[in-house]
Amino acid sequence: MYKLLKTDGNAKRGELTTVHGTIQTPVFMNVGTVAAIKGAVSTEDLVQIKTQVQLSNTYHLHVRPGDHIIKQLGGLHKFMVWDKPILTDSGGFQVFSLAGLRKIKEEGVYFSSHIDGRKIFMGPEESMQIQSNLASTIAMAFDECPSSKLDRAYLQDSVDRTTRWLQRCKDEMKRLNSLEETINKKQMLFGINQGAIFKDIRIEHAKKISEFDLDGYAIGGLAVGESHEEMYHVIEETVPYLPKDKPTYLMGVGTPANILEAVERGVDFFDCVYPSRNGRHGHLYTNQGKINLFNAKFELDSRPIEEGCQCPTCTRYSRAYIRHLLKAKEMLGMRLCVLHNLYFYNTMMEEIRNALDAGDFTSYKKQKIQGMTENT
RNA sequence: GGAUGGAUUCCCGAGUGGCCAAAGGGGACAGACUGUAAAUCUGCUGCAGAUUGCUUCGGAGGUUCGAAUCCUCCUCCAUCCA
Repeated sequence: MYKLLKTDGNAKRGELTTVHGTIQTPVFMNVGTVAAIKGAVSTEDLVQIKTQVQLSNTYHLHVRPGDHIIKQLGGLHKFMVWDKPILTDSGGFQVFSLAGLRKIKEEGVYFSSHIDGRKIFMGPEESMQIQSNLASTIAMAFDECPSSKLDRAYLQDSVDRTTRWLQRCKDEMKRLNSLEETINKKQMLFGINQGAIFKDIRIEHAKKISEFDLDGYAIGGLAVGESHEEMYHVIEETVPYLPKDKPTYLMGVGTPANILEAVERGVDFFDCVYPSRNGRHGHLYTNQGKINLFNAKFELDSRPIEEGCQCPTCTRYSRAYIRHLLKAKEMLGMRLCVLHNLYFYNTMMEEIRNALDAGDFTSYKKQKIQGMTENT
């Protein structure tokens, strides 16, 4: 159940109540694709760094350890010891990222496993069954995330197919949620808008999926090669055609600035691998921009990553020490960096919510973006 | 004291007359990454007034049109014999 608490222009401040608790939005979902946030981050850590929702992946957990195993162990929440909301992505992004290892048909997608090459078929029904076995809080509809380089004709076909798949997802989820053996009978379903940067395809698709009466609506297929301006434009054009009384989720995005721009345009859910992956690679987010701790200039820097930051990393460790850990390839280095970056993102979302509550989002956004671009 | 094998660019290490500023690896330095095939990948690593010039392969001489590569002596290292 989504409740719109306040608006500021197009920006929305809301909350989504689920069987696993209430999510305050706008929110950033911390990405743990294989039921783990890479970089040795525990669920206890996640609580400490203000994580509200975790994201896991249908395709990856189906391949390993197998959704039936997770179901037998009581579902994803019990498996990974996390009682707050979990959103599972449907496998649709793997249609994009594993482009060399799959074939798309009307019935679904044939993958060659990236682990051992075995054939895997995933259609809308399979994706829903897997997500039901995982018993996530929110399931994503199975879509095709198309490359931004594809032509209009292909995009139209692809989007039409994604709409047909959405109907099948909805029907299958309804069936699964009514089964006695289903762990989470109140699993939510979010649909996904596609259309690359073709405005009319996006809008037509947004209108169509809005008729499905889903729990939320995502904008997918962005940040896959198009410019920031094109992305912001698509969001601006599409959001007005999605239900205002439902949460809007911009999939896979993005940089802190991307998020601020998208919140302003009415988005309330985000996820991105940036804070975790960049953390592992030594790129740290600060209010003065991004720094690369591998750089020699931090060799003797005894300051924390960010002065005043209350994260578990900055309250103890210096840039010089973390740089040493990273260069020595010690796991602790990556862990400390990922913790800081996720804390930075989660804290920024908290600030965004506070600013929306206080009615001064516009000035908050302006000052935040300005600070981050000053030194870079 | 004798015998043999070695000494190569920051490190390890290939190269035994020209295609060698010198393979490959490591390290160093820098960059990329947006619903995670990512603890990954890419670039760069003698100097400069930089599509050319200069200096480099333990040291000093020599042979040759041309030497990291061949010869002589020297220094140091390793192993073995006294």
